[in-house]
Amino acid sequence: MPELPEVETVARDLQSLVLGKTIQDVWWSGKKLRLPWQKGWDSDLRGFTILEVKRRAKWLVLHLAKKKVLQWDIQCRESPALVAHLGMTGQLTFLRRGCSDTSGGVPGDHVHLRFDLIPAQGGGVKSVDRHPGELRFRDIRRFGGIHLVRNAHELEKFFEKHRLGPEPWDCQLEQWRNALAGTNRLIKAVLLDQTVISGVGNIYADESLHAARIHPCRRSSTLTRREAARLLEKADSVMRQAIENRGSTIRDYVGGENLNGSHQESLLVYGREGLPCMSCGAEVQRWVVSGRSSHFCPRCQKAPQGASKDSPMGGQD
DNA sequence: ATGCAGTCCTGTAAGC
DNA sequence: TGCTTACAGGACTGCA
Repeated sequence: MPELPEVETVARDLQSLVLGKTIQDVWWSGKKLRLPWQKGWDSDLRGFTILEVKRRAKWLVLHLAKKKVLQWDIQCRESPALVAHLGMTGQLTFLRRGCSDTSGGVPGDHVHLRFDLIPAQGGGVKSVDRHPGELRFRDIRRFGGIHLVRNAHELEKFFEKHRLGPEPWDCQLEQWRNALAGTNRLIKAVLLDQTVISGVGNIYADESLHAARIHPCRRSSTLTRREAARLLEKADSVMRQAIENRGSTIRDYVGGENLNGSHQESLLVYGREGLPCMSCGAEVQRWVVSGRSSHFCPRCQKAPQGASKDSPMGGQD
């Protein structure tokens, strides 16, 4: 499931693969996506060049521009952008023309968008890879999608609507502590709340809590100042490590080069129910907390009073 | 304010 | 072997 480290890997891969390439044609499967593609966008995009690939939380942003007489209008606030979310099974990859489909299963299965790309003619835009090919969006469960924004203003509005909180490394400690102190929600729910801290999904929430030795069922407001600081610090380091390992491939995730990540081999609790904790050897448990499966070590992460597998909330405090 | 169930979606695995 | 069912969960909606 693509979380921040996976999306960052895709962004970095695409940065070297599609930068400076021009959209020659767009194909859409016609299937409904969570983030709906609209008829007409296909033709609108022809002739635009990809100038930059960025990431914000779990979102990818491809900045586009057209060549003007003398210069690229990258500074122009009228430049459009493609905003992509990978949902749970989304893949955004570049496939060189003539190379075979390695996405598995039936070739081209679950592909919803294809952008035919050709290297830019002449200079003006840095370009690393000179091969023509296609940027392809594949999504088995269709929880993701790609959206077109017409200009910088629309892009700002798009993200304002989602009210994304800071990423772990941009999160100010005092702001984080205040956010936790000000709510009685379960800490697991707060970690998954993209408006409080962005980029964390189920896998890295569990890993961060384990690293910080905090039980997912703890009430946010009961965390000590030291625990709150430790959790933020661990969320930061867990995510950085995952980025170094190009993300976790549990099932469907691949980077922009269509390669698997390797961080799944470094996970300490996620997906390890019944196996020994890598830190202390106690058996890793799995409870459903805030509607999400949550893995933790019962010895390293002490459960709050009254919390149990059948009643994670622990009744009233 | 908060939890929670339901919604979308399909491949996989377990159970019968 | 073939069927049904549960499950995975990011983001969102509606309801209690």
